[in-house]
Amino acid sequence: MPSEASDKVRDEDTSRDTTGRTRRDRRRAHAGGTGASARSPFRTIEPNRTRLADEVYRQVLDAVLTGALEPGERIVQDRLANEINISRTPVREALLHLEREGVLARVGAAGFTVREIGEREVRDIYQAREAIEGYAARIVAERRSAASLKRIERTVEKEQSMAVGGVEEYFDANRRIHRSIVDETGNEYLLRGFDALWNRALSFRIFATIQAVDLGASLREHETLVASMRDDPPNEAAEAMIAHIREGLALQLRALTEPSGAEGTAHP
Amino acid sequence: MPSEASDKVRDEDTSRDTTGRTRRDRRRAHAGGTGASARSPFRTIEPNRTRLADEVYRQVLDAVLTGALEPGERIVQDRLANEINISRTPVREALLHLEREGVLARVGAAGFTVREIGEREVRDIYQAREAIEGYAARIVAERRSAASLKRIERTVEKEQSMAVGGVEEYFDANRRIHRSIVDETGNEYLLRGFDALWNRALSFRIFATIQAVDLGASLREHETLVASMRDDPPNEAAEAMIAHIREGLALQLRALTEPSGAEGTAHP
DNA sequence: TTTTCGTATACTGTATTCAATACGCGATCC
DNA sequence: GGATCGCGTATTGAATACAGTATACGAAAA
Repeated sequence: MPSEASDKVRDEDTSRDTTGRTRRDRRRAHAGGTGASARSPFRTIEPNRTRLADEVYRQVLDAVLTGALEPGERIVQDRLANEINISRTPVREALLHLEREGVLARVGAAGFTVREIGEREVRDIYQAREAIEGYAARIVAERRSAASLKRIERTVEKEQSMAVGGVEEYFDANRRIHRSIVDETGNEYLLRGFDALWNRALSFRIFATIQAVDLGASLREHETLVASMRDDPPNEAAEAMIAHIREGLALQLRALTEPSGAEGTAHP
Repeated sequence: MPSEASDKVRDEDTSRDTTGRTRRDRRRAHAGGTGASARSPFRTIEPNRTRLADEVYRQVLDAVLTGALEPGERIVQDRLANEINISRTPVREALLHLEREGVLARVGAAGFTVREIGEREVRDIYQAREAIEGYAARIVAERRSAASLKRIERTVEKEQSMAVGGVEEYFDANRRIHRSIVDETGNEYLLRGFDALWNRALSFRIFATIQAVDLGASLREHETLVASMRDDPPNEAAEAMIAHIREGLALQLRALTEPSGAEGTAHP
């Protein structure tokens, strides 16, 4: 049951709001052909109810996450509206949402900018992750549902094998793995908290400077994590998760302080 | 150290959430006259940067939290706009916002409604609270900062003495106490998660049916909580917080299932 | 050369208008 | 009498128009 939600990760957060599920469910019913629609030879037509604002939201968030929009960069409603050939209204709505979620910041009369992120903030984000994901691990360990663990295991396997590409691939894989664990709690609010942190904290941008070598090792650790949830007492599973996240933070901070790669982190 | 950060956070929060202290705070700063303005005989003029949309947001959220707007009740943009004599644009912005935060739900072409909340959701909310507030307690206990503990203690004292009124007073007091603990972590993201749960989950509405007698006892437990953070190992402090929240949940569920008071919970 | 003043401009916030769509309700047909 | 169809209406989404404000830039004065 929870596995359904974890199916599409990135899509999920665009549709994370309550109504979004409607759209996705419709689409899935469309594709999957549930029992209800099997009766009729006609497909339920998708109402193309894509609100423009949602589309803009997704595009801008993607741009920020992939780094196409760098921190500090200015975003002007009018200009953006012209670029994608729509009016300012939906653009404005999307930008305001992103601002409220902490991705963008309003800077006086000069429009919006991509919010910068410093070491302090990175630490805070990771700490918040410890709270949510640590507790999620504990819950899963408490339940000890074979089905849950199996699903998580499968996700780990799949993502590990797929994440052979660059940093972005690793990030997505890592995210999906962690998300699947929170997802298995079946708690929508925990999941929202998770998404809030991973989306709105410009997570990918943080990862940008980490070397791929370390990432592989980090990815492999997830097996240990799952084992802990299956075999250890719940508290230990939580601690294992927390320790895992702390290692990620260390990796992150190292990359942040010593700009080893060609890409410098500092820029005016 | 956390005080400085938490100051800003607190302001930020009040500007966004239920109490609507924004205007009053501004007025107070205005009247108080900070040190910076001591040089000049002129007061820094308040930029009156109050966006209409924010005002609407606050009003609607307040209405939901106090129960003036009941779950299931319809909210129509145009009507609301006329009622407060502004255009639909800021109203729309506010409502969309509340929808994204889970307070309202869009119901097709019939406008918005206040989202219903069932037992399942209550459980999830409390569980999420366990994650965030439990970890916050752990962090505070780990730091063992005398100043932090003192501040929390003072909050507990003050709120306990003030919360002699009805359910609403209790709710605010309880919220402020718990918030002060999360606040002392100095972690903005944890605090946001906290606010998200307490605001957007229609928390007050949940409390509505609990008897005041139980509340007093629950309120007094906070002293134990603080003591645990000061004296016990961090893990135990976390567990104490979790246990405390679980008791709250039990209280809640009892009130939810047996509509003891005159006000029934069930309504079509 | 530096500082101050004024104006033009580049934004956002709000209002208003236009378009599309889902829903209800009444009329009509079996 | 009940079901079905068509239309009016209510309501949102998007576009455009308007207003105000802060910023930047240049000109004038010291």
